[in-house]
Amino acid sequence: MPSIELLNHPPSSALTSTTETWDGSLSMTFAPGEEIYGQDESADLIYQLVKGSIRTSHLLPDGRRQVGDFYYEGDVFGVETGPEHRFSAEALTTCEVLMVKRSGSAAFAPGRVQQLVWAATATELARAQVHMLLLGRATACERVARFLLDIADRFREELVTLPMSRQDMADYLGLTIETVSRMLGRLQADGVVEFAGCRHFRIRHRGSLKRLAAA
Amino acid sequence: MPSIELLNHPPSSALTSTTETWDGSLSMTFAPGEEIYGQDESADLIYQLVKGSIRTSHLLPDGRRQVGDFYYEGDVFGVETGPEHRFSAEALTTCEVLMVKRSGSAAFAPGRVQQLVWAATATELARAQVHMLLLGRATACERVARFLLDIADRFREELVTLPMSRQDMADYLGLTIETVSRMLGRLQADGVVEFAGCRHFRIRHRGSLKRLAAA
DNA sequence: CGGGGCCTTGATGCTGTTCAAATAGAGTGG
DNA sequence: CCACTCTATTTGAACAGCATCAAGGCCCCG
Repeated sequence: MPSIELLNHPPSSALTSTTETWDGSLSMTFAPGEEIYGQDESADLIYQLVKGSIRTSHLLPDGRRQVGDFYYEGDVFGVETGPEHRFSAEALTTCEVLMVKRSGSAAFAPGRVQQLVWAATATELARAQVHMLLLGRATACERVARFLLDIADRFREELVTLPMSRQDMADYLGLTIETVSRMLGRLQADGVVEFAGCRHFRIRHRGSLKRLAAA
Repeated sequence: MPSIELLNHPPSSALTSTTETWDGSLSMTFAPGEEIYGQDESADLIYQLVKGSIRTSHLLPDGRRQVGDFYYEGDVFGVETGPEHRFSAEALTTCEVLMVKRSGSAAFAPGRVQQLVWAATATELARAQVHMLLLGRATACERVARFLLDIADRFREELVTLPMSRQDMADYLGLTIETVSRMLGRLQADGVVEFAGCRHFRIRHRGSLKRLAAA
């Protein structure tokens, strides 16, 4: 059950760069695989991830799925351009999430929430544009290389943990799981990265990886 | 040479839904092919198309190009998430463009320009998300079908004029010109659309086209 | 009427998909 | 802690869709 709390959020991510405290927010915990909000549900809340990882995804009528993005500790998600969510959000790991109502104050009153929504929307747009370039004009190898670079840059740790499945990666990159797996295998065979189990890897030659990521 | 004028803009598009007059804006005319702003230039202006069509595009170091979007009469373009343009903008036809400074007033002062930038950013995000779905999970046939539907819905005329080249379409759809051409040919052969020269077409079976666009 | 760019069409090849099977890994209960 | 099971991942082989390469045709404009 959610309980109403006043919480300070953790150091915000470079992407969202929010500096406000979320007064009057609701905190909730989600189990892996659990849905945080659904596609086509009304989008009246915005969310911040205190702990854990989530993905947003859009399901087409025939079952094809596009993963919109992955969000990690500190990230803001759930901002939408219309009254309903175009993407759904699901927890990848156990997640702690702050939620705050977006409506209730007139659009563009100079309030904290509005500033937050604005910043998050701009961030979303930037991410969507980069993602568009990836999906439109990159080879399978480039997509996978850039994915590994992005996530490594996000966590800045020697040994990076992938919170998502191969299927999630594939649906994010616009590829199949087999192709993703093959590219990862090739990168490892070439000594560019090294996997310790399918969910943990380290970069061995960042230069090579960057070159393969091209762009 | 540009001259400073006070202009009322034409009825705004459904997408941007701006209702303000652009007081203090600059009006400029561009010839087909001319660049309106360049990739990596500083993004201090926002633009509205009074007349004509433009495309935005991003060039990768190796020459691959991704067209971000096409904009038509009434559309707002040029909003960016960072200080520099990620995409460049080029005139497809002879264009008349209004330009207004975005900086100079504090972010989120409740002014007209800020509201405009906000609305335009939200619109951009929505378009980018739809574009992402197209590039990530659609077949060549679906991409082309949706493109024709979109442009036909935008102009709402029996006979639609395509202001862009096949190369522009291909770079927008993440395909090659040959594939675009073949798909158009197939759609015409199937009686779904009918072309009158390569830049003009009409839809003959909207239902079929929608079914092919799938999504 | 002629030139040149854009577009279409055809033949071939490659990248990534599909289908299928083997293996690894995570979770569970003994 | 180990054995078992179930799912996720990897790997292999054949295939398909789209790209590439190469002509040929159309159309626009002088």
